[in-house]
Amino acid sequence: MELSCKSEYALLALIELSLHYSKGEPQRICQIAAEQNIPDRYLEQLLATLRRNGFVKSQRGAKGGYLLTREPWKMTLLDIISCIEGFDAKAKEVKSPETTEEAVIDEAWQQARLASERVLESYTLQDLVDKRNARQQVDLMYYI
Amino acid sequence: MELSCKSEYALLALIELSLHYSKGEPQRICQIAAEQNIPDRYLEQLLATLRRNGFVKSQRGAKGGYLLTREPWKMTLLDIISCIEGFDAKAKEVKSPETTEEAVIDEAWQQARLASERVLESYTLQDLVDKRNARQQVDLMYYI
DNA sequence: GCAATCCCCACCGTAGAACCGGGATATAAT
DNA sequence: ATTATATCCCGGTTCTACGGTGGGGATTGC
Repeated sequence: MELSCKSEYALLALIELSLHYSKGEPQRICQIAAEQNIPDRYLEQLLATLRRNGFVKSQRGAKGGYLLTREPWKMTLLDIISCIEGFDAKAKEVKSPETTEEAVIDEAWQQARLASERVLESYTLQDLVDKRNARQQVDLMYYI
Repeated sequence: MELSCKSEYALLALIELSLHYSKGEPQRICQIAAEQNIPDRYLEQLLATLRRNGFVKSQRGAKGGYLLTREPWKMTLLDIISCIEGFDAKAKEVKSPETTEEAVIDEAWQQARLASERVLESYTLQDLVDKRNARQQVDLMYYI
């Protein structure tokens, strides 16, 4: 269970947008990509997904870029990862009639999944930004 | 976060072996496969992995088959899934020097992973078998 | 010996991850 | 109006893992 690049890139990009959220100025793809070491053409696709799911909005043309659609403390990691990993569309139309054994396994698995989702739900983008700032402060102190 | 076929097949096979554990008679691949609706040639590979990791032992030749190496309550779902998914070999030699943002994201992700692992650790094969038996008893009551 | 059974190696098709490229479109500044 | 700057959209590429199949070899019970 490793975090995919997709999700990590998306989170990094959203952290970057959070850092400039108060200013209200859109951030360009290439800015975000350069700042967070993400391949820019790939990031473009991820931002498109985030836009279609209402996490960010874009402004086209010169002086354009991306903005968060709401405050960083109103987005949880679960929201973001589910969006980027495409768990929303998992309506699972193919509800197979399970055997007893399958049902029992599935039940245990769902519990494990719920446990991790509760953790991811407890973190907002703002939490990550705060932790980041705190940690950078510490790094700075050691540097001096 | 869906449970892979691999892991589900492995768990089903181990449940099947657990059901006959007390008898001490080896179960053939094709028996297990037929009983749990698993493609037998694929199951063969999974059992090979489980054998190499010490979950089952095999007896070759006529009247041969597979047996659990220890009691069903001494195997947790985490053990089994980690084995089949290959998380043991994840020594992660490539420890990249993370940025602050990556470190913060990783920390949250590890917490989520740990939460789900604690759940999977709390279930043994025996627990699944007990639940299965209880549920089948209920199904039988409704049938009558 | 022979049938049953596991063992091993190799292969295949598909899907998704992680990218890259080109051109169309919208916008701001001149 | 033109141009430079952006996003938008469609497509292609490479690599890996998953899920599954096939053939032949080794071992064992009868």
